[in-house]
Amino acid sequence: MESSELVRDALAAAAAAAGVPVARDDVMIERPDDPAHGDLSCNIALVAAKAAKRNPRELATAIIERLSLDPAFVERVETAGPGFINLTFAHAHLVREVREIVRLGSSYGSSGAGAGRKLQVEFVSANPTGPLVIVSARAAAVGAALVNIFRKAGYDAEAEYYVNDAGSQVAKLGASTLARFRQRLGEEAAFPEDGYPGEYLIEIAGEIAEPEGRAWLALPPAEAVPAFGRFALERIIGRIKTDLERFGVKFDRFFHESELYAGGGEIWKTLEELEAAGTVYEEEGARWFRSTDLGDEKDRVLVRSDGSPTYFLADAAYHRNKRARGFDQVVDLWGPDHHGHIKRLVSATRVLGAPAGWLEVIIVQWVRLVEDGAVVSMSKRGGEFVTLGDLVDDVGVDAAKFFFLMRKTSAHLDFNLTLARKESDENPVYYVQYAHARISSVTAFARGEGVAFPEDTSCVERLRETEERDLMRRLVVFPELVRVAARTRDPHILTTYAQQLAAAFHKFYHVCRIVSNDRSLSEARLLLAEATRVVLAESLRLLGVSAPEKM
RNA sequence: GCGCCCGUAGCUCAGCUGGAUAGAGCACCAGCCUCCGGAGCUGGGUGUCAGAGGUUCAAAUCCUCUCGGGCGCGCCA
Repeated sequence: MESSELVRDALAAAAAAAGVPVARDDVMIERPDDPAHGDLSCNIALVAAKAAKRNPRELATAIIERLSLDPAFVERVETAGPGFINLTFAHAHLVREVREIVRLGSSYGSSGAGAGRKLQVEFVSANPTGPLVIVSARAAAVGAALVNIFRKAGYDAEAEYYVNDAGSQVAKLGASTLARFRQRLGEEAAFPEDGYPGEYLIEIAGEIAEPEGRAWLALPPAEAVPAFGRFALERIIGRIKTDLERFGVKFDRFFHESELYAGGGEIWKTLEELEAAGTVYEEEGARWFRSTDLGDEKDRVLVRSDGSPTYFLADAAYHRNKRARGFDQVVDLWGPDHHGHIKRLVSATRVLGAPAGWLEVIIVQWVRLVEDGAVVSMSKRGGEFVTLGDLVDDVGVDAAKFFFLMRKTSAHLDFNLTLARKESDENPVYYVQYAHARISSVTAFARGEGVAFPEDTSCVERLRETEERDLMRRLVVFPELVRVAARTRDPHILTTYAQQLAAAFHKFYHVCRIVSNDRSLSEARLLLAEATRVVLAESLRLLGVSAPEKM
């Protein structure tokens, strides 16, 4: 069991023995940053004080008197401040953990917290009508990190991209591409009012073989437009996949909206189920979903008066399909412009039989690119955008991902391009990677000096300097942090952690010379460095960032 | 107008379920390599936590209102 859980149980038991009633869920175990507050800190006495109508410091003392903990685990327990109970790990405990990290390697921090629950993370899912823009790039970084974190926390997690390859935007895309193709042939072709004006469609129109394109033009418009649309769609999806691959983001599946129309037509099956539940009515020739019954602001159209299904019905069918595939839970990452769609879709999944909480929607907030202190305009005239590909060309994959993950997913992000480009200590991603490279380098140096990882790791016992202890207490937080990141569905705490861990290592390195004449001390420090390398590498891996051995 | 998110140091942001003296990085200044990677380390100081009330032993955190910013409110996706 995790150390904080052990302590929580012991404290709850001691409180009970002292006749202090307190709900276990109210008992909070913190990991104070300040070592003066111990390695673990608990508010149990403060929480219990109210109900017991007693002074919290007195209660804390009473609880401590009845507290039973292995002295090889916790060596000191004291009351502090208004009534906190602060606990300090025994040196032996930290030593045991460091040896464990070295022994386990990259599996350190893995847990069964998710109990193998089948969980799907759907992200990016940008319309294939143009290249991926920055907010999609952020979603890609967050989604990929979440999948890694979920897997490490014991979930059976899958990454999925929903490709909207049906519906009206494909027609628009087709009309736009058709116009670009005509223009290429030197014809006067008016560009559609609501078309996609980006340069990329000119390029794509240029990729159409001329005889083929002319043959499409000869078709009646009802066939010509979809022909151009399909071509453009395929090319754009290809580019999106290439960009994502370059970004190091892998999907287990690309689910195409068109699949919902194929075969028996899951779309219509979904409509039937909603109707059977009595949540659909007809008005002005359209079919509406009574989402107001479930807290939405207004009812939503499922089928237009011309008989075509809306995006919303397709989305409901898509989520019904996810349920049928047996996911215990699904997490969707959406852009901030889709915020208003959460209620209606959650309502629809509930009507279709999903339990409360089955669908979780996380809004990935906007990103502003900032260069030399000024906001970079994301949308230049003519519909050109800064794309994922542009960003990767500019700052590189590692910096892009790390910066996207430095902030809470739900918070707006100012992406500092000037800082991200720098290959120096000012840039947090280099700072962390440098620590990893330094450890790799020192390990190689040590080997040259005849110092290697010893078979018997009991020498770790000798690490008693302040900087060594600070580093150790940081290392042992990692497993808990992975679970917190999984629970809160937010990778950003790991980004912060990696920076703190790197800082603790640099301090240790500066003060404690690793390779010295003292053989067993050298080995002990080498093992501590290795434990740090393992945890840094694993943190970076979860974030999707590389952990280089040389820079 | 209605709804959601946000407002913490000069800048970008942490602050976990309400807890201890509100913390980092950047920027600025001054130091530290005969020694394992100086892409590093050590010092130096800044806050009406947007404002006003309220709840609480305890509020940046919860509630109400005000101000300021972002987004949404389509038979588009």
